[in-house]
Amino acid sequence: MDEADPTRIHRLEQLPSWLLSRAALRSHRLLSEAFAAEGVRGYDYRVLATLAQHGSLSQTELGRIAEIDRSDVVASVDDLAAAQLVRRSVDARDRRRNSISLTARGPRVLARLDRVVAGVQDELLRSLSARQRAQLVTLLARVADDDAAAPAR
Amino acid sequence: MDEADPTRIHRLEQLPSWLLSRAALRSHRLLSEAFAAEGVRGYDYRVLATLAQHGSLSQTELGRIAEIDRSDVVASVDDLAAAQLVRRSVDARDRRRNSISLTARGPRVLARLDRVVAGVQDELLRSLSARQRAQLVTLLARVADDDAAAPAR
DNA sequence: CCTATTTCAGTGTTACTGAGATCG
DNA sequence: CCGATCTCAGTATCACTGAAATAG
Repeated sequence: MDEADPTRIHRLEQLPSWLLSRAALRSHRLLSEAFAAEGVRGYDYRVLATLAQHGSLSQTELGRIAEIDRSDVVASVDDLAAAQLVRRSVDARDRRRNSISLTARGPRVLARLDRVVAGVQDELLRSLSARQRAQLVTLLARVADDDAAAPAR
Repeated sequence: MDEADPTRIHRLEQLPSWLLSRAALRSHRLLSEAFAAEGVRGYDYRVLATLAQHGSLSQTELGRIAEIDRSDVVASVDDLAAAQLVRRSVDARDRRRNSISLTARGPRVLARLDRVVAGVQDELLRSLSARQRAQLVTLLARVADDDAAAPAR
């Protein structure tokens, strides 16, 4: 199979970091196309999901929980506020802070995006069985969370 | 575990596309730090590996095989030529084309980068057993290659 | 005075697009 | 004149940095 396919780079073919990057690229493409069709971007979904789970948050809290940089939170909240999916108001108890909360439209759009996201997972993993999908999730979670878990030797 | 950790976003926690993106981000960080210490970037390794396997190539062929955009091939070959790892010469049989080939230093640096890359894989997958690593590679290859394989239904 | 929060401007990487120049 | 190749300039996303402005 190696000799038969000169378009494969042998050194990369089975390299975990390479496969991870290509799989993530495909995932990112599917997801951002699907999000673009709904008029949102990746950060926006994460912000809406975080607010749905936690209620009103300051932008700093939003960034910490959703793992989005403070600068990118500003831009996403700008977009979502312009689309009237979130509200940005000054926190009365600490006027340095903005209090970000969902509007009535927020949860409705989030529910629609949840379905879009679920559809992308199906497309992404269509060649894997349910058992394989579960396996992949378990293994990826270990790899992704290793940062936080053990700080190396 | 869900209620105990309010920093997790329930909607994303087990989402394959999310785990994929976080695992790939960690992988990318480890790899580009290691490459930076060697004075190269991700594209450079792919270009060197492709030339080592295929011998002299035009930039168009290089881009097709290494899955790098024509524009980014230009920049990478610029860098590698400046570092004297590759040679860029006009193809005598078709003077529209550049013929890119490894210099004597090329393979030596590539061998060093191979060891760097192997070290990154170990660090990336350190919490997985050999069997789990093999499983992950198999599953990721299916997901990554699904594009090329079947063009959807 | 110092710190926290938000905001703005900008960097660097990856992936990509459009257009021009050269050559066949 | 068309098409292939290479090059340049620029766009977009994501992740991130530094610094200013405001508030406690």
